[in-house]
Amino acid sequence: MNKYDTLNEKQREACFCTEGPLLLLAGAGSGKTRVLTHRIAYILENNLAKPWEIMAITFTNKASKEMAERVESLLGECSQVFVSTFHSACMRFLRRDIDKLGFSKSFTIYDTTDSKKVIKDIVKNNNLDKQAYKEAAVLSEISKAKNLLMSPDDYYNAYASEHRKRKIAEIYEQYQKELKKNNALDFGDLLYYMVKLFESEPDVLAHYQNKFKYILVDEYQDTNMIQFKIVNMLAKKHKNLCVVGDDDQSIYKFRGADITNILSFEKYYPSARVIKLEQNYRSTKNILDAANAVIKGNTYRKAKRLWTENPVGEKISFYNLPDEKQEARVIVELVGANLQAGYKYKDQSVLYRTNAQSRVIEERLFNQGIPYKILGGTNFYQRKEIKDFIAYLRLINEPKDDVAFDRIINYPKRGIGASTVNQVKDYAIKHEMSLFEVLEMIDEIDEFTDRNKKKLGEFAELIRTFAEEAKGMDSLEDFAADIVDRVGFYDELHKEKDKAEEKIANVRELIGKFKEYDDTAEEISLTGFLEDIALISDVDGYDEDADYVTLMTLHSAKGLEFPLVYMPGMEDGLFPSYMSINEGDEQVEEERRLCYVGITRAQEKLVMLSVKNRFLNGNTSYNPVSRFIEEIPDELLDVKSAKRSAQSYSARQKVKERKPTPYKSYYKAAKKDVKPAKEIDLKVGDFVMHKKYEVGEILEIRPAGADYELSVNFTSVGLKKIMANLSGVKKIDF
DNA sequence: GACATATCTAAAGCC
DNA sequence: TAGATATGTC
Repeated sequence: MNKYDTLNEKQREACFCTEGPLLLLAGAGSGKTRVLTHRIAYILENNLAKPWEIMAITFTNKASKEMAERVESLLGECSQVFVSTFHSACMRFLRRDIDKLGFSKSFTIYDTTDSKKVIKDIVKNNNLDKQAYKEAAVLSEISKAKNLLMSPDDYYNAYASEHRKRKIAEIYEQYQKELKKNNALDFGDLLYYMVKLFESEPDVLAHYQNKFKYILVDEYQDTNMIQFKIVNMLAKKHKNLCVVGDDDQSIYKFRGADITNILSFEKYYPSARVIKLEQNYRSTKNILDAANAVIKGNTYRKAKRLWTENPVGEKISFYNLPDEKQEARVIVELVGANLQAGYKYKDQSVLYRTNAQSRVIEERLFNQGIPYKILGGTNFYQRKEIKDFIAYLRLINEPKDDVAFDRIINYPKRGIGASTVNQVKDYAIKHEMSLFEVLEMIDEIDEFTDRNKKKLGEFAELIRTFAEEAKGMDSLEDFAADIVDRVGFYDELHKEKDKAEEKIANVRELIGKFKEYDDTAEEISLTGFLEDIALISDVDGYDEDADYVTLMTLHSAKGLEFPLVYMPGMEDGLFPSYMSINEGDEQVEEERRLCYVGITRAQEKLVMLSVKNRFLNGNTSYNPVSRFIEEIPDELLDVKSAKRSAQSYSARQKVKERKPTPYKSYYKAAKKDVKPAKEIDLKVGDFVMHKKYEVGEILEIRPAGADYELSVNFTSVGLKKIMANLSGVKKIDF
């Protein structure tokens, strides 16, 4: 028996069909990763290609790593297959040849925050209305354009009749100029310039075309036009292109994913073979039936029906609860119950539509002392203190990086205020220089006061010294620790009242990552490290061995599986979201696919929850149960009543049951209607809530000048006075 | 002009 | 809730 005997017939067919274009339609849980890895092994074992002549594109770095490992374990040896994401592959190719496009090879990669900053400055400098040209919206237009391979000119011409789009085209143009000046690329540029480079340098393209004899693309349903183009360019010579995907799992339209890439693969490659993998090995029958029932609601899809030989399993539990706190409570109770039943924490995962939903659940898990990990949200590398520190490394690595410069020129505070910085910026714009270049010659510029010259000169000197040291560096950890010391990073964080300890701990953790890098990297370089972290995705932080409950968005969960899945927030308006409902059927279909992805993550048990009143993002919404729940046949659902689950109340929770009015609502209500405070429904005897845990009873309300003074007896801290007026709560003495 | 504090505003999904 | 902006103080 050889390794291929463990595959089913269809899987084997896909595995051995190595020559020519192949479309592999692989339903959820149908073992496509197994097929891909076996296919690579087969190609290698039969000497059809050398390892480095195979390119496999995955969706996340984590998936790349896994695939490489699995190929290695199949072959029992270290292989050098080129497994990478689109973005990392392009980054690596561009590192080699980007000088041909006028960038230098030490280019920086800007993340969304950096990009927004650049756009914001452009909008400001052009005296445009910042409300009409919000950074996020403009950036999304720009990246859409890039994903369609449209230059600023193309974009301008395509939308010449629309005023707003003409303006955006202008911003786009300046944005590209600014990035080039900073020697920086954003995420979209990695792909965009890749195509540009291939187009303008046929030799470079030919090199890769010759090199990669076999190309595999995973999660093909989520590729966009430009990625399709890159794949086509690379596969043009050998045409051994195998794409794997499931149109029902296409969930990234918002970032340009083009579902037609998969739906019309056969049109582009008329000779393409199509193989469908429809047997699911992951989920129980009930779970799969529910998934099939939901996805049936979509019209634009390839006909297929997943089936399984797995047991029927339990019905899908559905809870409709009063509010998000109850929802969190039920989830956490079930986590505990399932732990008793023999499941581990790591077998259980909470998947939600929006990151904001994680907070309540996190609080509850935290309260109950259950180990958990939240993926995404504020990514570790997005935290302010981390970004600030990384900005030092970025500026040291590439002094032209104006965004990094701007972050740290006065952080930690060194007496260089906003107006001085603006002066530097004005000078830089006038003379077309980078900010750091201005500093390099600050002594010769008369406009600056002696004091500022000194301060700015000192900063420039500091960065120069570090850059000098970076050259001969053999430990990034030591280097970073040195920067922290000399810059006084911890001292600065100590001064910040809010979560100073946590921030310092984060920076220490970062230093720990430098150590890790020192230990694992083949060659230690600043560029190398910055490269590694620039393209990290949320799921890259997921560790399936560690025993904790995992919380993440449905988007992040793609490609993962868990014995137990909880899906909170099954409400129309949240999932599917208002936006998608307003935008029409096509958007709702995308949400439906997202729901399908969620359901099919579950192997054994699936719990779905919705609530009647949800307090989210500062206001309460009353949403009906999600249409996706309605689409699941009754016989598959086990509708649980809220009361039954609410057995184990502690005394403290009973207090909470009396529905304390959050201050926030009070504030809102008072402000919206501008009613006299008396008419606001806060009265003596009501319970109010402060922040997360403090619940208290109002003992007295009395006028105090224009304001009101409330005496509140808090359960934990006792009697406190709270000042309130028409515009809300003024002061809380804790 | 730098820094501290008060006030306002807006909120999806991701490499 | 946080981040940006407006206002106040030295």
